[in-house]
Amino acid sequence: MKKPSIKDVAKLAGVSTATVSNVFSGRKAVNDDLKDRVRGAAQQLGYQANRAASQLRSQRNQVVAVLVPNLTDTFFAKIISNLENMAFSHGYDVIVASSHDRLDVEESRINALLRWQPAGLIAIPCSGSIPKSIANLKDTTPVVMVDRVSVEDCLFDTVTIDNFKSGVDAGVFLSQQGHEKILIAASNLDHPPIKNRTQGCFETVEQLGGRCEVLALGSDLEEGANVLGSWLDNNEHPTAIFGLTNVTTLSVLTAMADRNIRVCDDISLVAHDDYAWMSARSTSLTVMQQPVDDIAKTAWNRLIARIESKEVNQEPQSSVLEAHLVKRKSVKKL
Amino acid sequence: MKKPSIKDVAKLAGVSTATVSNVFSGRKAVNDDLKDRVRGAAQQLGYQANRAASQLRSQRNQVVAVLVPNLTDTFFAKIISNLENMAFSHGYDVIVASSHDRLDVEESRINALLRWQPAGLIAIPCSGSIPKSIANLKDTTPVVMVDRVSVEDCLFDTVTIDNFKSGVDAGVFLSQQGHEKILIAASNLDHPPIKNRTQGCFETVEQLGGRCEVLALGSDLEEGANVLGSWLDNNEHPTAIFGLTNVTTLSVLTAMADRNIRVCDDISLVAHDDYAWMSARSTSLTVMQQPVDDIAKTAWNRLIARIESKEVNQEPQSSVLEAHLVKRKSVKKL
DNA sequence: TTGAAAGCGCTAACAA
DNA sequence: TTGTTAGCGCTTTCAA
Repeated sequence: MKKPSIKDVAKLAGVSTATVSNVFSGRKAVNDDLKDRVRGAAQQLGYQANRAASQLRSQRNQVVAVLVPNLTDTFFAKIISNLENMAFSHGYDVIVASSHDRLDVEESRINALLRWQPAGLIAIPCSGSIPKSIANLKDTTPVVMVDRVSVEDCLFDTVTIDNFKSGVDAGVFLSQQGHEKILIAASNLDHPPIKNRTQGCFETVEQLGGRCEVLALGSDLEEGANVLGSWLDNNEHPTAIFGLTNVTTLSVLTAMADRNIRVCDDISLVAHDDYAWMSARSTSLTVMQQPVDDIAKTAWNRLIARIESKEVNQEPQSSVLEAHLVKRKSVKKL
Repeated sequence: MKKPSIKDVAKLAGVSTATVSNVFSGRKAVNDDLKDRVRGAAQQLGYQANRAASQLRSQRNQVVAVLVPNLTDTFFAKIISNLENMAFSHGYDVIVASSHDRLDVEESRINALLRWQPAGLIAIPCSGSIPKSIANLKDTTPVVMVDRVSVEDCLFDTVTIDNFKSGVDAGVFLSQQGHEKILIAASNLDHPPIKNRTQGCFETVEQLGGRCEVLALGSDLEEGANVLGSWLDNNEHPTAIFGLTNVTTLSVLTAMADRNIRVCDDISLVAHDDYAWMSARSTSLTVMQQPVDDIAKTAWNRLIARIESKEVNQEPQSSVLEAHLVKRKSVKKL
């Protein structure tokens, strides 16, 4: 059964296709009785305007593309969910693609996204650098880069948090609680946010007279748990660990549980980012909480401003938000 | 700067637009040197085929629409992530929409999806019933319904797990471990999977001589924790709780932590679905694990079979998979 | 306020 | 193997 076209509706309603178009787009006034006739005919036929045709003809395309490293990380999922909401309420659709944290996939997924000729692109790249096919978009399509970006050398608008300060805040807090031997459980130091959190914490702790060690656990939970585990088996234990991502924190907890090391009592723990499960524990986790909703909102506002202003040559803007310390029960006062 | 069209590429490469089209679609053979010239020209101009135009002309549409109740639940996110992978490797793009668990949003999001004239739709509805705009698709667009569906009265292909059996298995296991007073922490009994899990567990436990109680905690973590909390404060404690979803399990853990009730030692716990955080605990959770990847794979295979066979009038098929008990440390042998 | 007709960028049928 | 040309369904002039 073929889908009805605008012609079918026009014929049934006894009007021209232009009128049908105007009824649905609202771009030109139409008499009320004609409107009713058109709506009735459309209803009867189950007519839905074909987006491809309308986009092709009007050269307007109410679509925004979103690229994330990964759909299953709740942090990214929340960003997407927020973007989807805002987009929808502005009349835009969202097309999502995930790079699965692989540079080659990223490149091809971006190209697939761009074939939609989206009005704009919001991208969280998997590495700190701008993918080539995004760089090409300069002067063509509005782009907002989020999270895993170095603010300094970015050609596009960026939305990030002050990750260095995040590290500093965690470092200051742990030092104040008397911790002088701290382990930073990082995922991948190539990611700018991770690098900056690490530096912020490291420099702060050393400045305040403590010692800080850094361990890169990668992005696989099991693997990270093993790496940390054998480190714990062969080194004097720190009094506190700073877990820089959801996965590293899970690796830390796994390695600790395997060795019957208790959170807080034996080793204190601060996590970066806040997930529901972190509070639903007898020893709830103290965290550096990112303002996820604000990040998404800021990114959307930047993008829509670019799209609507058409001022393609404005200087790129970088918006920097802040994470906040949420004190719970996983840090012991020494 | 306007995007280059197929004409620009054709002109630069000194060939016809048809040849350019054939180079990229691969639907007709093209000489190697011409191919190279075309590819070079495309590269130089940054050409990307316009989806809207090609879809409009060819009436083929390599897009699959996916509807989920919610993007931030890892269960749904994993399904989407899997679907995206498979779709991409088959040359399809995926457009995703979330109903945010609201029927009105669901209806309007579906309509937005359908305006793309997708080749097929994979939908996890937010209630157990089929949304009207999906029902209309019968005989028009291939549809696969997943998870929150009653298999019996569904007009479309379905992919679900045997949720009744899930409940039975959990009930048998808890009974075998000596538990005779069990609380089922459900989210919303209107959702067919929840209803079936509940029934399976309830009937089993009662049959085996135990007692079973059911509490609906809704889908909000805090609220659920409060409901359960005041129930715990006013009732004799069960020896075990069966948490039917991620969120209810988090509610259970929250309410227990607030009251210093220990998992396993004081009350045993079985969760439905398996999330990374459930293992990364000193008392790791025993769970009924859903075969998420298989669910996604099955749904994709069903859909692609429908799309490619065009046998629109085949009987709807229901694929029923099974959850499996993964024993960890949260259930005490009485 | 309405209709007729052109054309968006692409692909398919046909001709060369 | 390549080119020419018509037309997908819609929106946008322009004329009535």
